[in-house]
Amino acid sequence: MSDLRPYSGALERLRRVGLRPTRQRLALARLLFDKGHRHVTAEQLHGEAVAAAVRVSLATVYNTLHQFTAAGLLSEVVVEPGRSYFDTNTDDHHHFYFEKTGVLQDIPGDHVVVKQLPEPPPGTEIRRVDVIVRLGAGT
Amino acid sequence: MSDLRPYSGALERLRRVGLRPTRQRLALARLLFDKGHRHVTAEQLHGEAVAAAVRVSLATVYNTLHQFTAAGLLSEVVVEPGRSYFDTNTDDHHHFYFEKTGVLQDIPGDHVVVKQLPEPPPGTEIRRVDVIVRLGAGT
DNA sequence: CGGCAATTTAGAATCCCTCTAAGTTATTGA
DNA sequence: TCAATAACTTAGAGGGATTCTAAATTGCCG
Ligand SMILES: [Mn+2]
Ligand SMILES: [Mn+2]
Ligand SMILES: [Zn+2]
Ligand SMILES: [Zn+2]
Repeated sequence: MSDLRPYSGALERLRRVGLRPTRQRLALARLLFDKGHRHVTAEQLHGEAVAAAVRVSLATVYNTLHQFTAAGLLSEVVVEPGRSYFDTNTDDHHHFYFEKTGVLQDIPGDHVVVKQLPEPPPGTEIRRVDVIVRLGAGT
Repeated sequence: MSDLRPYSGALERLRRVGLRPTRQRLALARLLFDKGHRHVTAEQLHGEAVAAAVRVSLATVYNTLHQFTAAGLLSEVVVEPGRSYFDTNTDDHHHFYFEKTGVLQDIPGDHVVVKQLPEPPPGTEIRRVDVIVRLGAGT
């Protein structure tokens, strides 16, 4: 019964990052965070909201995903041109990408070691290192 | 005078991969391959062609880039949603990405070591491993 | 409660990119 | 050399994802 996860609810999550807990953001936060780590596109999430009878526009889904990302609640993963995935796992980690199905799967950060990386050019600093392992049909 | 680079010209390059050496493809091949490794978008390359007074449509630039990629003369790099880069370096290598300017810079393949990669799921095989080091303004 | 900034939204707009269908061109072999 | 033919090019329409705009709504604070 001890509460080791101090901010588990959608409402607390929003409060913590300074976003007003509106009906739309609460519903989207629940869809995103209430059942384990996920990788979703804006269209997918909007579809889930509609299916759950949550009235929210696609524009708001895009706005919310970007606000959550800016607030550190999500990270954005780019694996193919013309489609962004939003990832509820904000830990340092990498991805398998199934080219055939478009599915992303986490690879825990400590299962990939990137070594011998050159120094970043002067005046710049590393924001993030993305490793994408592209998978195809096997033998 | 010994010819150690048997296929240096645009014409030979096209013949080798079985693409007809048309005026448009020859011009684009020269723009792409005649001055070291490059990372270009379709729009950029089309702009260069127009600037060089080469009459070619944007559709043909897209077609050509994809044909060159399918033929192994180029590789496609995805670093941001909605825009593809085509890379004249087809060796195994990785990239610095300057988020501010949209510039890509090669990191030689032997300067990055990816270790402890988990087995790919059964029935799949690794097609490619992309490492993208995203850079921002530094301290 | 007001007042007001933050938020939402429909619809238009934009950006990349692909498709279509009609004209053009490179190749080939008689 | 010269059709015949397949490959290629292209303008413009079409499409998908995303962003923008401007007006309506809503949460928050005093
Ligand atoms: Mn985005
Ligand atoms: Mn492509
Ligand atoms: Zn992930
Ligand atoms: Zn490169």
